[in-house]
Amino acid sequence: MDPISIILIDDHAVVREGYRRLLEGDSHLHVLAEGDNGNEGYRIICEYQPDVVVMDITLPGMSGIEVTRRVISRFPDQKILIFSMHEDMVFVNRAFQAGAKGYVTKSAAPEALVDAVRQVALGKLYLSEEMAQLIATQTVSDSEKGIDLLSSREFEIFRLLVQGHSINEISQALHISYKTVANYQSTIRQKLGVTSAAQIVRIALDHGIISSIDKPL
Amino acid sequence: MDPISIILIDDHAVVREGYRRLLEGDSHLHVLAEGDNGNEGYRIICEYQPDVVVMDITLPGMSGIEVTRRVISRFPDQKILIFSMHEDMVFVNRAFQAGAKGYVTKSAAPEALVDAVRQVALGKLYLSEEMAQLIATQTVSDSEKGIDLLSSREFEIFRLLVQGHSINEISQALHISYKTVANYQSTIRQKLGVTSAAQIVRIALDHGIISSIDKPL
DNA sequence: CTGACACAGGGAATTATTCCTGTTTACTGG
DNA sequence: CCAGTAAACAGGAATAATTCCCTGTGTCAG
Repeated sequence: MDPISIILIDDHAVVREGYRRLLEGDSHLHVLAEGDNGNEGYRIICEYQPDVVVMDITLPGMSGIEVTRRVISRFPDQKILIFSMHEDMVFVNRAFQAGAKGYVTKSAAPEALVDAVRQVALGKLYLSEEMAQLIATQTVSDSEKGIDLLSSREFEIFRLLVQGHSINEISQALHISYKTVANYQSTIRQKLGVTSAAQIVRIALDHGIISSIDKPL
Repeated sequence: MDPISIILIDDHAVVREGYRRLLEGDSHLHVLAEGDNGNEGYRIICEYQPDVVVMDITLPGMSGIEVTRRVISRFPDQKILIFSMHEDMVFVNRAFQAGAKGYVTKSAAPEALVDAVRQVALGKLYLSEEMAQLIATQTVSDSEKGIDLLSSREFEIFRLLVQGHSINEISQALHISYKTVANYQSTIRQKLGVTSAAQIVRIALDHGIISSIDKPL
């Protein structure tokens, strides 16, 4: 049996190295290449077209979900496994909508990642245990209005905004006009029904889109 | 030479497994035990008293910094290496204040972690390259002491702002002119050294000024 | 008494945001 | 196949927000 070829996309080199070792502990899995940002990720995925892509969501430049969307539109059969720390339904939904074939959280058991890669390589869908349970309990997503109204591009810009990035930074990172980002911000605010920037951040917080971290003062 | 004993504390099992493999690629390093939350971490550190602890900041329960503080107060010589994704001076400062002996970001080169563990085991301090550069450029200040610069009136308005109130609402609530509030906002941003409204909220979060309505997990 | 500083706000220049318009591309139902 | 719809992108113009600079007031320490 041929080994399964894999590309790893994660912005943290140490983490990537860890995954590589974990995955290559299984001799059927072989990591072809790695990328540390969205744009490079897109490039190398198209270049290598591996059996499976293992990709984080939070990346410099394009988000993992955006990369997924673009790759799938070019290579609909490319298997992409999203491997994220976000245990929020919003992200799971977006990942699958973008065309991902699997979603594993970083808090899953180590074997789950290996297992997920194999399942996905076989053409199956994979959803980690925790996420499957979430779906069962959350049902029709408690997020109701707001966030679900955002298109994927709007959501991506939303995330960058609440992380504290300026419109200029975002326009440069995404290679689009300042005006476009400004207009997106405008419609995002409308869709979320907020007036101030602070309120947007609150919404992001409530959905775990930004980490509130610890605050021992 | 005896191997260096290590305890790993990180809430993501897969990530932990990756680190373990990465560290144990060096035969002098041996991972004694792992923990996935602050309280358990504290317990096993006290129980094993390893040569080095490698710990994330973001943990369920006690934060890695809080664990560090407690462990150091009981075992002042315990070597703790903070391994975080946060490239923010605030966290570096807090880590060292709590008694950590090293700080490595997850975006550092994989070898840096191994190197850091060795350095720390030898009783040295370790600060990753990126963080050292940050110190050189942005010094300490920033949000840490930024809030102390605010006068009491400024702080009051700051709180209302980060709670999502508009300038108009605030001016009405405080019976002062819109212009005055706008001017206050301006000086607050200057004193905190931020450009976007979202960044102000982050600072408020870091200081526990607003609570992040615990995200469901 | 005087300098320092928190507090309050006006005016003008500058930016940001909104609303509107338009192009392009991609997908959908008849 | 083709109209209809939706998303991404971006420019212009009007409007709102923000900044910078300045003028006061009151208070308190030296």
